[in-house]
Amino acid sequence: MIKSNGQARKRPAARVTVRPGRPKRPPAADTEQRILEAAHGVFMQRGTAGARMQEIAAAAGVNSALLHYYFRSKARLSEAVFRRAASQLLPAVIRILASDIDLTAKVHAVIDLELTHLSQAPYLPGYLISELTHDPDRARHLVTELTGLVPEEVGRRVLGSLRAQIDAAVRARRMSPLEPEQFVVNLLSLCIFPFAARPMLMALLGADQPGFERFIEHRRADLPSFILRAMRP
Amino acid sequence: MIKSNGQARKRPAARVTVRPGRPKRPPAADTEQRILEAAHGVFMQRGTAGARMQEIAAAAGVNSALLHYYFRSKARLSEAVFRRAASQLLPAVIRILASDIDLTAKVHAVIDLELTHLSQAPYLPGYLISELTHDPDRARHLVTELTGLVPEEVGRRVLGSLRAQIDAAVRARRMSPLEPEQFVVNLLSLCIFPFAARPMLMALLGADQPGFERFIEHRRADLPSFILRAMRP
DNA sequence: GTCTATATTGTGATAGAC
DNA sequence: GTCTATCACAATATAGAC
Repeated sequence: MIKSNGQARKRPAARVTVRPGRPKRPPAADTEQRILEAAHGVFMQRGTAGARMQEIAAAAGVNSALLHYYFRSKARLSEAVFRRAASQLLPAVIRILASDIDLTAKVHAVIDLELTHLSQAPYLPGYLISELTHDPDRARHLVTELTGLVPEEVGRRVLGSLRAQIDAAVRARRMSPLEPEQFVVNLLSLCIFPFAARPMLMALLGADQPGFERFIEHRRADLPSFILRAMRP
Repeated sequence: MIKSNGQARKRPAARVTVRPGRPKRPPAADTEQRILEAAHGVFMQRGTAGARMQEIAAAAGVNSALLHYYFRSKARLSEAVFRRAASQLLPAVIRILASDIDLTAKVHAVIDLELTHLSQAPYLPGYLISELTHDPDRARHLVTELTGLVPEEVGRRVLGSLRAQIDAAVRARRMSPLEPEQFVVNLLSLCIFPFAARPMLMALLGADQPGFERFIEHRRADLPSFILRAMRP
């Protein structure tokens, strides 16, 4: 059986032809963007496998044929959404961790960035974890794309920078020994997990939506001192 | 349009008729169990929406019609798998947290239980987070079923017990103040997140499968003292 | 660029023989 | 209980008019 898949029509190049003689419906120069945003919402909630092109089209206010016109297939559309979503936070966090500000400042900066951003996009962690759980190989490609480095290299740089800081602090007796891998994972766990497990936590703690938001604000205040205490000698 | 859905044939009652006169293929008295285990594996990796009945049937070594014979529909099968998966850890953790052993012992017990169990079932957190993200309402029902209590009540009991212990420790100047909600979430975050985000972490840290396992064993040693330091005054 | 059909699978579910 | 068809429909994808 032939898989009709010669690299066919690619994403249209010039769609800036405005020529003011057609008063049908403003040809919506931003259609692609609208579709992408609608797709973002739907994929985020339902996951790639659970999402329906029809629902995305409806959310974008267009016909589902247009989705294929712009993105060729569901797989490509979901890929576009996934990259956009993944690039929202990861690069910024890596940049902080690899920078040369001091350890305490890194802790504060990461907590602040994560909690602020995730409060506005609470579905993000659940979506990313879901996608990566069901297709783990994507992770390597992803890290490579976002940083322009192979994963091993990313790890070495970030962890190397942190190890130097930790070792110095330990020698100065300002900190107890801790592998940089464990430090990073502790920090990310404490920031991200509450959002990833939000539905479960809300049920477990008996919280509603505003209750959860209060919980996060409380967390923003508590987390830095919690982590810094844990790092003391 | 009529939805042909009168509560039809329910799960067969007596399938213990062994009568030794049929040497075809041992009538496999455990077929239902085999199906459930195959389904567990497939749902775990692909998620409910991404799983295919055909793949489950193949994994169980039977025809896909048998899946419907035993479980009636994909929805029911996935529900059975979901409950089984969810009941693996949550009740035991709640029991520890609500028990009357002292706080330090609770920290040790939860860490040990989680890391030991999740090392054997590393997909579990990703699966549960994925399912609950895509269908958040399930969470409330789930907590109710597992504990026999409404969520609000569960929260009150567990958190009440913890708050008393924390308050006592704070008054004795053996601990810094901390809301019981934050305590529980910190504990669970540090244990569960590494497994939930495993693909991403492996890429980020440049680790392979055995590398990840070593990382977790290292964590088992480090986590208790990390958390206990964070709790000190 | 955008729409209305329509083609083409994929996939859950049922009927009925053994 | 288990299998071999087969149904019915949902969902992606394409053709072609405007």
